[in-house]
Amino acid sequence: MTSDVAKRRYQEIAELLARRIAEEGYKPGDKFPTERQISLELGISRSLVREAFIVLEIEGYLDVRKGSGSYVADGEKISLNVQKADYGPFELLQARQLLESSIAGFAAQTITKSDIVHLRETLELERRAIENGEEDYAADRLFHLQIAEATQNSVLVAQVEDLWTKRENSSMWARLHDRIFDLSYRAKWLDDHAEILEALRHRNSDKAGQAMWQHLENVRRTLLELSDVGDPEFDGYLYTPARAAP
Amino acid sequence: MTSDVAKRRYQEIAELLARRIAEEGYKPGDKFPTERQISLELGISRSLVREAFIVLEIEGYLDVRKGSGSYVADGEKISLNVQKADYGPFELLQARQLLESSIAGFAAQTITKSDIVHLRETLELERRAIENGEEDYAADRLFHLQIAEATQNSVLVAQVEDLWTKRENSSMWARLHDRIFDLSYRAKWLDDHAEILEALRHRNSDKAGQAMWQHLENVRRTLLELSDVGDPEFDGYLYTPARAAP
DNA sequence: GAATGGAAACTGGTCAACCAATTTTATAAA
DNA sequence: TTTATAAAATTGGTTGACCAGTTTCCATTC
Repeated sequence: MTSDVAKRRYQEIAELLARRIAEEGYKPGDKFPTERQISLELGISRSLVREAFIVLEIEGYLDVRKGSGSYVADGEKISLNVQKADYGPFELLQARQLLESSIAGFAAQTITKSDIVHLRETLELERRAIENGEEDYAADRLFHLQIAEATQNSVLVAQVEDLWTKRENSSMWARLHDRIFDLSYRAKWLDDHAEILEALRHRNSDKAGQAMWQHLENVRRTLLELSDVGDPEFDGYLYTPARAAP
Repeated sequence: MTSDVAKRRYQEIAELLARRIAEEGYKPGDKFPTERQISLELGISRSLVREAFIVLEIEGYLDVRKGSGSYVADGEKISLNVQKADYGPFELLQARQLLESSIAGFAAQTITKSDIVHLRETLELERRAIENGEEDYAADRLFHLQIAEATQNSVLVAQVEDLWTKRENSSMWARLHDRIFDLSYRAKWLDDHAEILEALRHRNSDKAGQAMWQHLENVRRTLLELSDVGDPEFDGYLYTPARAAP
């Protein structure tokens, strides 16, 4: 009884078009191809394209005007919680550093024994995946999500999920993905995760936050080497989360 | 040149049907009338009804199954990228404390003179709004967003925007809203904002992070008094962000 | 040459008919 | 009676044709 999601056709088309908006340099106000043009291009009926346009309109990408055409929506009135812009991996990692290190520090205060058992299991999953040379990073994702879940704050969980979704939609990340998962960095990251878990187990907020920060810093530096892109703004900014319980 | 929103037909129908779901006692799993039934009942074409169903499906109300029919959706498996869950104000404030205090600390390192000018203008807007007794909190929102923008990281801006959107969708927040904006707490929050800005101006990461944390802590405690709801999990957890530039 | 009017060529909006998957029903076999 | 099977009815899925606003452009007029 798994959720066999037979994705509806209009959704596939909507995602295709959303990706096109994000990746082909459309700016707010730009005219988007007409329903007829796209239906011809994709070899499907116009109704189907129309349904996809409705999705894009609801999500705030498009502004549909009868008799005139469809236009890429103003950035301002984009439905804020659904925007799927294509963020660069460094912006994403920076955001994850700030958010997830705070979360790790907080989670150290709220984590339960059961949470720790689950995290240990996830770490084992990761170890086996690396051993078997699997490219799957589901366990990696799960580890980070479980830490957020340990805070028992669903908003924080949603925020972390959102960052992973953005990562998966990032075209630049997709380009780096293969090279990263071909290499042996994953073993290093497994060590990082183990260190984070150890800090959480000891309920050491400071250390947990610092370990998470350092982990994402390691990922960032690896990415930096692979992409040969400088990041002067962020280099040399060292973070030392410190917490004091009263 | 106001935005004369000629509401699209499918939207009207979707709202009509959403109201029907809400008011006619439909429960999760209940079968909803078929597209044909509704098109006959309303005297419109089935395509139009179908488009409205798509809206309801996206918004998480309906579960459409080919060959079978449409059913009122389970509350749980809401489409993830469109989830409009109703978060409680304390979860939201907790998330904002963790995220925004980190952001404030980071922004202190990246902020420009121009950013500070803009923040000062926003503070002035706030002051005038309070003076005139306006209930509008747009300036409040803008202040927090501008700090996120000062990091020059669009992911962080999106995260903060997302939290405000969730707040606006929060029904419990809506219930508290009037009571909060009737009272004189806003002057206190203006002082908090001024203190944050001062720390940013001096590029003091530690102080900026702490000031932001304290500000949201003040809001949280005010909310706590107004709603008479205990929050034992989070009470007594004191945060002291500390950063050290190398 | 500039302003005006209107036809023609777009655009999205709506519709009814047909297609395909699912569910239900009827029937026959065990 | 129970079960298996297939046909029929019902559902959403898809299509092409036509309707109704907008824009474009050209002939007309001043």
